[in-house]
Amino acid sequence: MIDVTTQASPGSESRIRLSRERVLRAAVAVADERGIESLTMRRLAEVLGAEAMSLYYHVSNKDDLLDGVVDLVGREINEAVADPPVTGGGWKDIARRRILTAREVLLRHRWAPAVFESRTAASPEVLRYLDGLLGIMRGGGFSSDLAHHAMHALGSRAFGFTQELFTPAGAAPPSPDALDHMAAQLPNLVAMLRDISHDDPDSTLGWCDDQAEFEFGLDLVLDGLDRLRGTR
Amino acid sequence: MIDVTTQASPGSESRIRLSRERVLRAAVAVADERGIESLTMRRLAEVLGAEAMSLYYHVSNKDDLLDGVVDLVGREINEAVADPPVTGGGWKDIARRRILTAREVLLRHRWAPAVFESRTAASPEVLRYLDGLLGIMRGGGFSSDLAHHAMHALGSRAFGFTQELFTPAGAAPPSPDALDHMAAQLPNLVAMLRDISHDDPDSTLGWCDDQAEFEFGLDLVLDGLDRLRGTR
DNA sequence: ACCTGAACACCGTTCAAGT
DNA sequence: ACCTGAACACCGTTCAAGT
Repeated sequence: MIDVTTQASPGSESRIRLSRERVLRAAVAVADERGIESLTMRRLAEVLGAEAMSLYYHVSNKDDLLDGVVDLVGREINEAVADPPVTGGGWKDIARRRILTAREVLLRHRWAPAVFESRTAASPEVLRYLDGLLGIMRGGGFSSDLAHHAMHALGSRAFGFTQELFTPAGAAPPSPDALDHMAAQLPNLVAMLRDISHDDPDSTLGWCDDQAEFEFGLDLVLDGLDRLRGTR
Repeated sequence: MIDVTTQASPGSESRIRLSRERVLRAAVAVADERGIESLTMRRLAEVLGAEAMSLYYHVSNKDDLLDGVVDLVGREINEAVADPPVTGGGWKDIARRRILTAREVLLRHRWAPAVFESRTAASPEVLRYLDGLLGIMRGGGFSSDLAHHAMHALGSRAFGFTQELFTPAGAAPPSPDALDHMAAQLPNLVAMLRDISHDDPDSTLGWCDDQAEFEFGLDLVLDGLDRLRGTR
């Protein structure tokens, strides 16, 4: 299952040496396969064929482990973004493609956005990614001031994710019966859902297309920034 | 300290009865005063002058507790938003003021955004808030389709918060010396910071104004939506 | 230099028992 | 109906000790 699991068989003499890199890679693998809540020092050690206490020789504590994990994912983003070097198009197209590439990486690590947000220390790889984005804006003629605002306005969207707040991913919309029941307290929400299912009957299964919604919001912000670019 | 702490003095006979409402209010108070990481079942019980196990009669588990806490904060937002009823101005002004009011509430509960994001169940109060926002858009002539996209595009910004990603709140910018050191790896970031501190020397202490940046991003999105309103 | 065992101070939660 | 004590299966982390 986990390729990092290469642990010593019960009776074997030597096991692979630990290292910070190996610990961090195993942590990503554990989070990918069993979810972030399964990423405990004890389980991580188990996967590595070691004792929990051994990890503390390579990371100073769990916070440091998570900092390292974020940096590793940041590196993966930077590699993906550098792979086929982005060329052609204006700043907006370049930024757009870069952000959607970052998104692809984060979709492979669905737990990562929450961990990104929990960190307070700045990951060098993440800074490198943001520096690149800033370079794209500078190339597009942004002033430092506007570029600064732009980074804040993008927020986590710069990495390809936003917090979905009222739609458990892939949820089915309420049934007509349920809608009738909700109509009194949530008239506008119900009216909207009715309209949408009327216009597009197919939407009855998982009516929110996360990718499309992400791109809609991203374009809204990028277009807005592009317009301001001329004026400040 | 905590007004909900009204616990029985050591030898007293009767203590105030617990209730779901009282448990939830105490949970908010604990999170406000000691941080969300201090909100454990055991400590919450202590603050209420009860045993941890007693809480389970009023909430089914910690997840349910947090769901309740989100709903309580949602109620506080709805009350703040309803207080001086919003009148006058176009949909954009009304939505803007409402969102900034929600933001004020969340600034009183700095731990709340993270808890909001961790929840998967839909809080009735949160849904009520979103329904209101939807009503404002409908009043502004939004189609159901555009209103749907708009809610996704706003995301957590609808509640008055966004994830800050590269600025630990209130952090001082790097010193000129530190900038020199970073320049090789992060040229664009360093150039931007130098420009900003040159234009505005005062910015040397905490150069990111969270409120201003929030409003910048909010206006960018609201303006973009307003423009689309005419066309779809 | 690298890894470990035993131990500590915490968690959330169950279950049977008290009033 | 409401609350509790003892107990279980976990956490992250320390410290002194092994190789």
